[in-house]
Amino acid sequence: MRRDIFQAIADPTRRAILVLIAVQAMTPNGIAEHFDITRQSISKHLRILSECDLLAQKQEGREIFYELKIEKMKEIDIWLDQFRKIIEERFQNLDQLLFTLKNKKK
Amino acid sequence: MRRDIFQAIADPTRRAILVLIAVQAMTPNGIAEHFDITRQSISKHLRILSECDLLAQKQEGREIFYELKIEKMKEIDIWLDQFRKIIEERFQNLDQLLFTLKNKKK
DNA sequence: TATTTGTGAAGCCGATCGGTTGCGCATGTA
DNA sequence: TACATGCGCAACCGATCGGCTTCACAAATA
Repeated sequence: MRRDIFQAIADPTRRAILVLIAVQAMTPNGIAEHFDITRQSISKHLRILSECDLLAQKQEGREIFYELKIEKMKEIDIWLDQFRKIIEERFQNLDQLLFTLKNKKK
Repeated sequence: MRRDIFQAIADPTRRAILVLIAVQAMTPNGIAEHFDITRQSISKHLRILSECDLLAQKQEGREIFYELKIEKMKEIDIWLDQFRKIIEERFQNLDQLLFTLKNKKK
């Protein structure tokens, strides 16, 4: 089963989990308190996020603390870059056009 | 069926379509040439993207040109902002810590 | 030691996904 | 008028999703 970060953030619950554990490491039970679904479902989401290599985990006794590897969010940012680039190019062209029009006017 | 932009970009084919029609408007047939799936599948993807209000379309005779409303990509960018903010805060705190350490040293 | 607590894994289930084929229909063209 | 083309829609299908319940097991606690 091939997973990627875009699939990871497709689910709204998973997005909310990511935001939670971006700030601080949390246990599955701790996370589950914020939602109306079972602890096991949360665990399943954490497993998916782990498979995307988005999580760091640290065991403390019988508790496991999960935290977002926040720098992984850059992958999305990088994907967005192509659109920013296109927007930028259009802006440049528009600028060029305005410049040309202005010169014609004179 | 509730759709959002995060679900829209979850599928790799859909992401590729978005990139294609970000540059210029294209017909379903034109888009389909770039993929190994049927024209109908492409249409299905376009429908999903439309439901997320990501597309502008223009009819020309029997052809329909689809184009990405590129500014809609900002929604993803805005979601990423929360993580940027957290990173920034950590950087500030680190800076503060280094400053404190430096003063103690003196 | 016996019990409680925190966790992951497995199996179930209805809903959805992402592809397919087979239409119907409007628009161009011979 | 007849035919070809471009398109959307509906039905089908196997795979996956995102919940759930049940279980096993290790760690903490009585």
